[in-house]
Amino acid sequence: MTAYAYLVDDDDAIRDSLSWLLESRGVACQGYSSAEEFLAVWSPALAGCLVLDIRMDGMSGPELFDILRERGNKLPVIILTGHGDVPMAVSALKKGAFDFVEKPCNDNELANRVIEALKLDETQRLAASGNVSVNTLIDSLTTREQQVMERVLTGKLNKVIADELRISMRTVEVHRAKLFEKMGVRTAVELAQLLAGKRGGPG
Amino acid sequence: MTAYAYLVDDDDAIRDSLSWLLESRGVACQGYSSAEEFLAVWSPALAGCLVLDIRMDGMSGPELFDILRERGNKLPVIILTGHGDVPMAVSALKKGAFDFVEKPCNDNELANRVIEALKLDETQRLAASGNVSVNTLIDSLTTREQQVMERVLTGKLNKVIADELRISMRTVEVHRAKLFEKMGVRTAVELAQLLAGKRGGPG
DNA sequence: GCGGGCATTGCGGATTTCCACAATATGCGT
DNA sequence: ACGCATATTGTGGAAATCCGCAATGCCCGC
Repeated sequence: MTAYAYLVDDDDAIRDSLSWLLESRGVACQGYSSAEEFLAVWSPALAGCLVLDIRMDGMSGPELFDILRERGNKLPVIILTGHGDVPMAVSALKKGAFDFVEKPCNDNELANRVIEALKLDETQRLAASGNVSVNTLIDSLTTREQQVMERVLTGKLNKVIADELRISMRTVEVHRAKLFEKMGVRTAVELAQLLAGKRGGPG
Repeated sequence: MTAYAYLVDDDDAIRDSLSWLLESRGVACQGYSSAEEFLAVWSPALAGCLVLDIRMDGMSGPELFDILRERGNKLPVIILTGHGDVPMAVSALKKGAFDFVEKPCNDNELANRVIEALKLDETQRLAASGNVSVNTLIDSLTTREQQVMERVLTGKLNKVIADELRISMRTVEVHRAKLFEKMGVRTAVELAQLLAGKRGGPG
């Protein structure tokens, strides 16, 4: 699937200017003038990144962000925010947005962030699909994380894992969250599917 | 892996008598005189069924049952119970035990239950390991169950699935529980692994 | 010594999952 | 008409998951 920078902003001038800037850096763009318009074409399989303005008529940027997040969006999201909306942008950051940029902004800085977001997306997609990269990902886990992962893959409850490894449940949660992050997954199902070709397992 | 009827009862006479009975019906048996003894050799990969007395010194039958259940035990469990312990046995039934039998009991009746439990275990193991049988399992699902399963496999939250299918979250839960039962799995991870050879998915 | 990574843990709160119990409606086969 | 399967929904409560915030300790490299 072709990777695009998806530009969602109801200000035509800004969107066009951004599009021009990014395409001059070799980045393919697609523009949408409203959150609703983008949501209608969004799918979990999209590749690239999302550049999302906070203030829009109709559905706002944060609202779109939340909806996409609930639906399992994996595109890195860069928030465009005015000076007064930084708290809102920080909130999105805390919810997993890739970054935020205040308007008006330095052109090169924004383009660089977009390119970096595209790279991140590519890396995550590669990790999700390539067995060789999966081995690399597994090797990047600490011993503890690997032990937790093995048990997550057998469907055990956190408290059972905690009991077996003689650690607290909170620690299991910490390792679990970290290993999901390193493996580029959000759920145990995804992890199981990622490792489906690894029948021997990491153990 | 060889399937056994695992007999856990601290009464030697009963255990031996049971063992004799079942082996005369062609069922391989292994006996344990305490819950602790059996727990020490238990593994999720055991095949067969468990015949478990309620009242034992040290760890009780229900205690063992709960521990095994938490650890993902799949063996069907038949509870042996005295006349006064029926409520305890019923409680285990509600937690997923296969059946309970009151002592003293009709020999053929107990043997029949054990044989049936062994068959169930075999069926479940076959379902969990054979791609042909997996197709059969998928075909046994209702349309709604299949729709829910597709979305469970993408890691979506129940409330997101409910939104997409325009039904209540409770209904998603109902379908989810039913499809897990039909597919012979207990968790979404197990389901994902079961379907790992079905890259096209049920959709 | 300092910083970073790793491992561990607790607390509190929010969200999600799970399910017993209960109920209604529809369609189909006997 | 009756029974069964399927689909749907609500209530309430328990358990599990998730994570921010905070903290400590150990090891290793600079």
